Amino acid sequence: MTIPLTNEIHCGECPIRHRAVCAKCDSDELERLEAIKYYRTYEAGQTIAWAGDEMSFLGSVVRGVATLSQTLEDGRTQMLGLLLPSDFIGRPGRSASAYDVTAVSEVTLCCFRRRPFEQLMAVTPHVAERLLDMTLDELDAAREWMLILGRKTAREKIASLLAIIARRESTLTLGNLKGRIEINLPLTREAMADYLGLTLETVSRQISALKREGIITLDGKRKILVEDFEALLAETGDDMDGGMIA
Amino acid sequence: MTIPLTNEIHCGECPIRHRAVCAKCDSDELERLEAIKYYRTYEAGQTIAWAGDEMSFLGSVVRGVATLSQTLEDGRTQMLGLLLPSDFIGRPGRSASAYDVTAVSEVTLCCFRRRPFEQLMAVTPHVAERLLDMTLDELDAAREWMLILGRKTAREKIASLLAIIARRESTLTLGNLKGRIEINLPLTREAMADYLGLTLETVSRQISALKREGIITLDGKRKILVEDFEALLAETGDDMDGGMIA
DNA sequence: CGCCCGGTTGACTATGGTCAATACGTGTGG
DNA sequence: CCACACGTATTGACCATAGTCAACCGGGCG
Repeated sequence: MTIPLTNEIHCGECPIRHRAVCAKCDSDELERLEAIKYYRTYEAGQTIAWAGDEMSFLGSVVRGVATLSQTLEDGRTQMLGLLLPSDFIGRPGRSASAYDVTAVSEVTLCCFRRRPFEQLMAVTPHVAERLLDMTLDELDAAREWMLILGRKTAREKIASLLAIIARRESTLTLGNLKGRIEINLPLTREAMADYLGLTLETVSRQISALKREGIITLDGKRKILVEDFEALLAETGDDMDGGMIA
Repeated sequence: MTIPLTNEIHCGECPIRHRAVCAKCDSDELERLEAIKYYRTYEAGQTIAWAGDEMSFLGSVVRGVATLSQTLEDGRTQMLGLLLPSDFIGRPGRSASAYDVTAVSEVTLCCFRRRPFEQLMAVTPHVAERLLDMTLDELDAAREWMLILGRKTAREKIASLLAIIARRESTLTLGNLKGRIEINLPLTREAMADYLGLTLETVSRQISALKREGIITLDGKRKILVEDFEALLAETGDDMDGGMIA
């Protein structure tokens, strides 16, 4: 199943040091986190937790991509969130996972056992503060998705997804968001469909349509070139200037 | 516009004392909150904040119902949340409202000016802790809505909305959730449609269908009698037993 | 080589949206 | 008191968007 690793990464050199739940920690606090952390790796496709499962740990994604999703009895599934490096998994104070958590690519987590982490949170306000900020960001993101799911057309949904992924990649890589953009999308058509509340056929058709119209170009199946990012944004249905989130 | 009130409510007698952001405060912390709070009342239909507006305050709903919503340029709007008494408005650390906030009924807010509140939060972990819990609950609720918006049929959406409102009413009034239930729904057909990502016509048709099939009965326009709550739940598409949230 | 997985495309269908007419309740003013 | 307007809700006819079902493509791998 999972492949435990030794703690070969020291927090000081951790790639998500400045973005994860530990971002605001001083060296003292970091030491205490370091003492209770351990790493865990999942293969692509592996389930990290099922909805309703007890989860003995909380943690941060260090590397790779995972998804949060929920499935109706008859198999309809809805993705609820993309977990990228630095995103947090689990809810302090609640041991049952509310959702299915699945590794999309190979994923490495920095895990904290629940009890020690909760105790640590109680005495290190910097962790709780950072977690509040991150949770508020996720809430904004979830609400942005509500608008997409409830009110956007298939084409707008696709354009919005691409724009969101591009934006998240650019904050990770510091690329800029004008003109020509390259998007590495780590999702199958089916995963995109589950994100957008569409079928995979509709996703495929809409991507083909954007391609036909010259708004995007495919490079292989999983890399998308956007000729003009502004043109893509114009397809999202969003207010151009005003308050885009996440 | 707004009708400022004197601070006639003392926190000790506040109806939301044990559920709002101040729930975990000890008497010392409560005193400090008391020192910076003021009340504000909005009439039904009045806008509390527009998306993008600077908001000089944060606060709690004390009385009444408000909505969070977002609107695309062409007028399509999506409700993002219902704000009931004890719910929190605004985001610490960000002065611009991300959403439109509208009073549905007459609403009284317990407001805190932004700066003093943020300073207070930095030194009273109980406020931040409670806010984190509330935010995590809202995040779960938002994700439940994502599933409804993305994957449910019109009929399932209506049934889910009724079930959610019934559940929220029952936690406020301690009614029980079996058999015959009475739901006071404070929303117009259009507001329901904006919640569910439907048109008001579809909402009307689905409600008529549920009525025709004897699952619900209307008493006036705004009161719904559910003959058998289990039968309503069977129409939501949800897993019967497992993990319903919110 | 042939299978499997993921993706694309086509033909047809169904669900929900659009537009429009009608109904109903309430408050206003003649 | 009635007439009227208004906002809200219901219903119908028609239509469009996205879903369903199915065929086919292409690359990677046993």
